[in-house]
Amino acid sequence: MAATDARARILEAACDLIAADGIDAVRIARVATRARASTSLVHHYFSTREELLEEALVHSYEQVGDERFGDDPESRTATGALAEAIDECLPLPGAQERGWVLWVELWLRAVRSPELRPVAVRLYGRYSEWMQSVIRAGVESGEFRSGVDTEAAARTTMALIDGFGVRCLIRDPNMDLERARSLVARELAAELGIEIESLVVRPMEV
Amino acid sequence: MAATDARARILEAACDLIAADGIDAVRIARVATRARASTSLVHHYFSTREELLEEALVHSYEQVGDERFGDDPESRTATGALAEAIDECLPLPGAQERGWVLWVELWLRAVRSPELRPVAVRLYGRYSEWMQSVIRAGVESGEFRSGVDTEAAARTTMALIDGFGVRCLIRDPNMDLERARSLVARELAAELGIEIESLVVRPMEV
DNA sequence: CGCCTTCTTGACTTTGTAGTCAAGTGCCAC
DNA sequence: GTGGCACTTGACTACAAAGTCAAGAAGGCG
Repeated sequence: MAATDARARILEAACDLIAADGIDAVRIARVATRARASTSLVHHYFSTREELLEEALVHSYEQVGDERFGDDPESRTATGALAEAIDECLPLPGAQERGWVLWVELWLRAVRSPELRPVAVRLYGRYSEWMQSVIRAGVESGEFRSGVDTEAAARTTMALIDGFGVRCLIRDPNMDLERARSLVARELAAELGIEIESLVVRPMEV
Repeated sequence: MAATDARARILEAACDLIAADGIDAVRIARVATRARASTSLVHHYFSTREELLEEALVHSYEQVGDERFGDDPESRTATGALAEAIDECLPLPGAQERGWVLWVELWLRAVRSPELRPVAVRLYGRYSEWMQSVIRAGVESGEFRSGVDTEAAARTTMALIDGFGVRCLIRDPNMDLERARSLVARELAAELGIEIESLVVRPMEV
């Protein structure tokens, strides 16, 4: 029905604007315009701006999580799946950069709003589970050396991705996406006992 | 004289509020109150809010940089200096957490405001130089194994610190400061050919 | 048909805040 | 002293944006 349709449009518009301009810069009037609705309609569905933004944020993070950690790998090999995983987590232009920006925004707000921390922590939990499962698959299939501490490997990989990813995000000339990828791959290859080339040969999907 | 004094007070107040509440939440009236001045006085020194915030930000980042990368290590040994360096870069409660929050705020804004990117990049440059110099000192003194790729070691260390640090910042129950420290130390110890214990024995300064 | 509910609107009110203005105060130079 | 200059103030204006309200479509159901 048209009802829920308008509501969904408003929420979607709010998410777009949050990612584009930052939460604080989101104006109800702009959300309304983008959702082809009046400001009153926005207020009909969400009594306050705060309420709208809160729901939009949660919606955004679910979406970011699903995008990144949801889909199955295309590769048949665990090594290929791992290479895909790394690429999916770096701030490639487009949807992934958008996801990254929301992610950073969440870090920042979680510091100041304790009620947001569980959202961030949950997202890290999904991230970690997913990364561990990719690595575990390779250990079980025998592609990676046996005895790998899956949890530790995943944790380090995530930290490296986050650390290098941020530098890509700010367009640090000393750190572009290719470099971030190969640096993460190097550490991981050493840890898993595979050749670094097997992780970085593919062209980067943009 | 009293003139520059008031101006400095205003700038300092603005920095405090930026760190505490985020840039967008900073109100001129609040800055004025905190600096024991009138809003008109704020406008006397800074014609627009934008101008005030811009100057306050630059001031903040210089300060964060100086605090973190400025002072000489207390330890005589390179290993001790490195341990200190790691601790200084993690978001310990107090001044360092404040610095971290500003840092994250900068990441976020640099994405959207290209003119801020050089500020962020410069800060990373200082960070990198400083970290490299600590490591290089240890290589030269013979404490660390020879042939260490100083730049690579510094780069990885920074990425790990940033990656783990963020998780400490959001109070992820799976990542506290002690753990972040020991994980960074483990990687670094392996890379530099020293014992991990030599990097983590000291109690954490809080 | 005609009523009732849900969705939708435009016009209005209120509030918080950036920025202006004209006047006042103290201090230094001459 | 007095004229001028840098600093400081309170009162005011202008404006943007959140939120209210009463009334108007649209659509199902007796």
